[in-house]
Amino acid sequence: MKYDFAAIEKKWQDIWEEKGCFHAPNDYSKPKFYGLVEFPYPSGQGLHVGHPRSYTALDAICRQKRLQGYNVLYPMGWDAFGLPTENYAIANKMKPAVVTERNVARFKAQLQSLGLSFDWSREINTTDPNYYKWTQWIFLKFFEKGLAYKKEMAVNWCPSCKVVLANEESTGGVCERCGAQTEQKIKSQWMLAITKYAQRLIDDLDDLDFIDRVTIQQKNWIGRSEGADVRFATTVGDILEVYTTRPDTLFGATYMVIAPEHPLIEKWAPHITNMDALLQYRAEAARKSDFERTELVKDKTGVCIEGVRAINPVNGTEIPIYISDYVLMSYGTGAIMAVPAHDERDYDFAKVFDLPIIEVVKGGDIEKEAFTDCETGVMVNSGFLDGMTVEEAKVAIKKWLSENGKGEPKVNYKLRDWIFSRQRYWGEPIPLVYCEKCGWVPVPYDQLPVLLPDVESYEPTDDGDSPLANIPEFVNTTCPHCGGPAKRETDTMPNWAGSSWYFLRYIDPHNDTELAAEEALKYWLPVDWYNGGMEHTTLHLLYSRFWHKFLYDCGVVPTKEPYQKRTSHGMILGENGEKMSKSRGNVVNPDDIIAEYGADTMRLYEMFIGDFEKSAPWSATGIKGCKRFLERTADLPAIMKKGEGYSPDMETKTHALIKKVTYDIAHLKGNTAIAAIMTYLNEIEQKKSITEAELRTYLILLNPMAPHLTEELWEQCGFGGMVTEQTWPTYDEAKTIENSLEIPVQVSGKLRGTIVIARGEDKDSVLAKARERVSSYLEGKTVVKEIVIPDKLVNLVAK
RNA sequence: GCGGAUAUGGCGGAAUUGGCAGACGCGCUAGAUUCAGGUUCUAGUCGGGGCAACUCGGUGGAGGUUCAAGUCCUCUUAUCCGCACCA
Repeated sequence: MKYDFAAIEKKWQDIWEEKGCFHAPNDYSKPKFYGLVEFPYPSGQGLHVGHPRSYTALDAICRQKRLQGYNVLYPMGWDAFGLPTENYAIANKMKPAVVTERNVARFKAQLQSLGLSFDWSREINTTDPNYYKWTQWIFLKFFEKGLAYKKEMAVNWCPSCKVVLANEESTGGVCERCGAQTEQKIKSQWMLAITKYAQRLIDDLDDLDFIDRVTIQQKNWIGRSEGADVRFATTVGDILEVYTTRPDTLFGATYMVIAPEHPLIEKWAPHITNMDALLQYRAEAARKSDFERTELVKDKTGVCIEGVRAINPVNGTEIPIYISDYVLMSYGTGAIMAVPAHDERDYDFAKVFDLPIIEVVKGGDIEKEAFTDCETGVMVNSGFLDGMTVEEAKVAIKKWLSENGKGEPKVNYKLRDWIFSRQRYWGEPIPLVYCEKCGWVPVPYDQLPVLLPDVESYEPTDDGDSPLANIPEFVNTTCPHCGGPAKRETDTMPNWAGSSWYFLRYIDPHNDTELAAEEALKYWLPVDWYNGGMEHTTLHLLYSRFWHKFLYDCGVVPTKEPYQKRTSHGMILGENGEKMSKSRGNVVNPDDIIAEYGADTMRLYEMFIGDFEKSAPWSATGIKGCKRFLERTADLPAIMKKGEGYSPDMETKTHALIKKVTYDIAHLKGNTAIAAIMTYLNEIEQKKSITEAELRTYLILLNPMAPHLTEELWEQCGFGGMVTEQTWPTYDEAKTIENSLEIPVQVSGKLRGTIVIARGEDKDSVLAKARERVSSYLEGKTVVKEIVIPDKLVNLVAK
């Protein structure tokens, strides 16, 4: 029989909304569960079927948790600042706020049609002044604590978007948004000192329940390395300091390299005899984009600095100094000691420039290649280090460096401070004022928010200034400190700002005196389960951990970490196995699917499609199986025996089903949970009857995945109340296993038959049955070993 | 180059601790229902051999450990993702 999903789904969505079934009360007496999914950027395209995968999986978990008696917070909102909206608004001569409002309405309607159990009373929007007031408030805290600072620096400039990009937004020298080649440009930027938190961001991962690949990626991104700073004297008196992770190879340093931009070049100018060549090389290097610089990895280039030489502190040897773009000014000290025998890059460079290669760790063949192994080598040609292992040598040389004032142990990180300025309109204004007399002055807290001015023209300028710079009534203000004339900062924040703390605002979204009330934060934090895309691992997820730690240090939040558990979903691909995209023409719109099959079928299919962590292609036929399953489920009330408990022949199966579904939903294994319910349904259909107790259990177990139909059938059966108000069924472990078991019998490891035994039947009896069953295979052979795994298997090893 | 993952029928995928490989679903085949298409129902569906009971082979490839390996170990291949001159 068909069921009228359209009518049913609308009906129950209205009832849930009307009754506020999914509102999370601030009832601090109950155990809490805070489930979170990444709030979307409301783009003009609307949702595609990939979005709901994460939402439905967590929705099932949250619905299960509610039935298990938890006070569940499952909120949703909009990360609505951002370039696409601004670009669209400019192109269509609209205001970004209007475009945002329209897109949000579309997204919300789509999400609601899926029957997700979000607490819409806590909906937030990062572009709402009542929200970004607190984003600005947090920024001022950073400024107050000296963690927000302005810095002149080369930034990645996208000539197409006309905007400065974070390093993370221009990977490979290509703009993440539009794909254009980025250029280097010098600008004064606001920075956030995330590097101050580098060590804690690594250390505190240990106490969290993040999936391994997230933990590993974050650690790699932060890129901690241990080594030493080493000070080399030079022939002109200045000290040249380098960072190395291999201080043990110091005796093998045969030359030095400094970054082309290194300031010592200016300082040494009077002594340098080939300044022109150096400056020319520097100019060439500056012209290269990051992309070109990494493209030419194999071909080492550089110029020797004539007139200055370095002196190796361990043996007094004079060695030449080069400039080369393979050394980056932005890491370590912008200078290295080169040990060609034991570093591949130095080896390549030494070959090009015909520099000496001295072996100081024995174990490889330095005629052929650099020997970089730290595990097996033994020190040679290294004075007092000779004969030591690499590890021993590292300890010894660090001690020597410290004692002789030539250096000290040092830890470095690849992580860099976060470029926080954007020269764009559609973002949070940075709440600072520049006064000629007082410098940068924060806007007083009680004057927040600094509102984005409501203007007609906000197109980006060609020179890289924010559109806000063209609006005198915004720019010109008075200094909060001295009252004199002053100018507002016109840069806005990146769109990572609003998402760095949004999970806090859900906890107390309408509070206008605090970011969120302390009591509420204490109850709800941390987020118990946060699911989101892997693409946010090194950006949003790391940024928000950083902000949270900072707020913890300020005493604003009670936990060191924001998220206790982090999982990540696989993508839903197009039917051709490729990533869904407009250009590939393989996008599936959830509206169409819901119209044709209904939200319950859609939800069920998204969870049935496969391993949650892996990507899976959409299948237009696959979804039909889920539809059929629900249609067959809809027929169950017709064969129900009212008033009866679990029937004897289904008791074990029912208990086992409860166990499996309970476990599977809570572990993101929707696919096997649904498969188990399908198997159960097949059994019921064979019998052509289901008892009331069995149907009640069945409907509750299915409810987290197919909430509308289960409510409808519950009502149809007259069970009273709503499924949403029931208690999750419990199972008796002893009743989950059949008393009579069919177990395999193997002869020498090969399956030769099965026998039926009683659960817990004694070994001798089982063996006798087994021998009997496989007697034909044992003829003429001797059983040399009998293996009996109780209730599992018998294996007779015969010769 | 470094780091991470993945590899099981025609397809998506099961196999919680080493214990009957292929659950569940799709698709396909045959039959029934239907004027027909769709729907629904019944049976079958890893490959080779056999009318059949049965039998041999089988989880990217090669070895190994074990009574027993998709699962553990060593080597190897392919694909995907992230980072990439970070000293």
